Amino acid sequence: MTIKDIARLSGYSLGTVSRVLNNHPDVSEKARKRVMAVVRDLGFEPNTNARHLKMRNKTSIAVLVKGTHNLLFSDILEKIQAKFAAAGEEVYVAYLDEDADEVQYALQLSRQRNPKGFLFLGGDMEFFREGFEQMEVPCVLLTNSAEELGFPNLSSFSTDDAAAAQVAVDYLCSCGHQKIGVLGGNLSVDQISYRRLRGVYRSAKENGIPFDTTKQYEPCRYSMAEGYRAAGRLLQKEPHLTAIFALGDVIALGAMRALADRGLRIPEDISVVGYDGIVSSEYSIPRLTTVRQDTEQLADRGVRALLQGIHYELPPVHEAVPFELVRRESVRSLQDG
Amino acid sequence: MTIKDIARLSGYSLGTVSRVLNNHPDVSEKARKRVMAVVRDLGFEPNTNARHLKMRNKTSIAVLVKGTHNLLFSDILEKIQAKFAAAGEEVYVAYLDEDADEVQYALQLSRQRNPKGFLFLGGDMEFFREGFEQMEVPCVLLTNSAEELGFPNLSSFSTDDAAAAQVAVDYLCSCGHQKIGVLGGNLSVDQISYRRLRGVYRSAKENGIPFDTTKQYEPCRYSMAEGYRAAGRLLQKEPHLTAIFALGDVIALGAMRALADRGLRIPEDISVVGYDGIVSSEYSIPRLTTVRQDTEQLADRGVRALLQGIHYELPPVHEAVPFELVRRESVRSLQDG
DNA sequence: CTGAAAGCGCTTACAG
DNA sequence: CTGAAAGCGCTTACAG
Repeated sequence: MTIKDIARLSGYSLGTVSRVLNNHPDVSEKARKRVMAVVRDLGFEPNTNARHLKMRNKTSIAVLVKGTHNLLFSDILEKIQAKFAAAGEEVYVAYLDEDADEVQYALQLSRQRNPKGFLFLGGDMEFFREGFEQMEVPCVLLTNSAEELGFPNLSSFSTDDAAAAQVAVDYLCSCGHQKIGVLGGNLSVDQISYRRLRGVYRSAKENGIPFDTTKQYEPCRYSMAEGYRAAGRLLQKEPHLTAIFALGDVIALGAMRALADRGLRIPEDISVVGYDGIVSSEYSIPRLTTVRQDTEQLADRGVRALLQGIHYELPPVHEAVPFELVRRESVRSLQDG
Repeated sequence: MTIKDIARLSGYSLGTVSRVLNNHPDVSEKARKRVMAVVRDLGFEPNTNARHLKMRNKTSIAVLVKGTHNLLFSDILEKIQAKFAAAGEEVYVAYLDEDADEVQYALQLSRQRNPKGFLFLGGDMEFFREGFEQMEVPCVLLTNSAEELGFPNLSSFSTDDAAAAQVAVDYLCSCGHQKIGVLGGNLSVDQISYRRLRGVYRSAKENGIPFDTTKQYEPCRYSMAEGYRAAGRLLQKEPHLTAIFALGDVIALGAMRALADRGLRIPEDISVVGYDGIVSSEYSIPRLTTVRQDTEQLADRGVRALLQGIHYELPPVHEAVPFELVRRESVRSLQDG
């Protein structure tokens, strides 16, 4: 069934039917009624392929999620979808591999579906730097700052990673910890782990404790399995740590398991702090002390900025949203030990 | 950039370029080389809209995932995607709300994108019963059995829920537990929880222990938060339980937290068994004893059946894939207590 | 093996 | 306000 059938059945021409379907203003009320009646009767749905082919005009909004298993992102995504739905926007969600080039993917999607805007959930600065220039629609990056890139159509909202990590380590120091190990991702300059580690350095310096990256940092991907293994390696190198700061909650959860397997009690024998504030961190045993990223605000600011960027021509904005240290059970104070 | 540009630049006609792009056999090696060189140089990607519009023939495969936060599904999905990719199939993934009508969604998608097959990750029998009849392409349902529905184009692969639940409770009984509480979902007849509970009944009966649903069953959704609350309610009703069987690992994880908060040690004071075998169950403290659904086989059988259904006309198949009781740390034997 | 041409289902100036 | 017509970018008989 095509628009042609509707035309025939309604007694109007193709053009008029199409105009009704697209809510064009210059259609008589009579035509609109007649056509819609037929459309409803037949349960007609226009063919999106033909539509997109013709209307080189932008339609939906694309959300690109980097990493399928990222619990922080699924939290944010859920909120984003609700917000776009409330704004009556159709959204297309794609999940990419953690290592995939999200910018190339977006570029390709642009050619194919021509979305009117992109929302990136996580991103690799390197890919943005290399390929984003070709991007022509408004975009928003979440959880990473794209400020330094200076693209005119790219806004970003993120947690101040260095500051948040610093607060976490400051807290550990305030509890008397001096030998702190850190578990996190790839340390190349553009990566999130790198920025978080900067905060660790700052805190260590200000609190006058030593921090030797080679010995006290152990890299791993953001998963429980990797956190588990990395914690093992870290402890092998540095058996006398009194605390571990994991740059992601899933890493922390895996690490806690590794500690338990070595007979270490948390927090009695060793303290653990995570990062992100995912739901599971609230239910682990012990409950995980962590730095919570504000997913609600991230989602809210991101969606609003994108919508505005689509409707008006606006300069990009780059904002840090607040974070919060959530003190729970996985840290022990050495002072009152 | 379009196929036209490629034609011009390569010196061949539109038709030949298209044939090269689609790997048609009757193209000279020379033409193929020349065209592909230009395509590569320009980084050309054909427009899918035009493509789909023309080839009224079905293209991608659609995977509909019910529930965004279901960890079991994300496990399966990952495997499914790898398998379809290996088979050179393009897949379109959509995440639906836990309560959404996946069948209506599929019907709509059929009109729009005309996929050549659907793979449902989770599904509500009620929706299938009502609307699936209109579905015309081969479909596969995973984790639920659709056998009783008898649709000619719907296969299904699932764990024998009743048998698996029975094994879990049998195990608890073999450890000497007699007062067992159960936490799970909605008990309406079509639901998965209902089938799992049947296994509980069978086990209770065969092992000669009492089981009073009103007192010993507490319903909740499949999330940690709900598992946490439900465990609280259950314990309030029945404080003397020696074991809890949660019909989902996330429920079990939430329940373990609730028990810990009441000062109950697991498994010393109370044992816990989960269901699903998600990754987190391996890293919890204590590690969760659970019934593992075989995600690898579910994915494998599902993908193969769908591909076969697409390529040949085959009668639907309904299979139970094996499950496995994974004994870990959350259960204590009362015998050697 | 290749080219010229029709047509997929729609939208949108253009003319009236 | 409406219709006739061009055209979006592709694929695929058809003819050679």
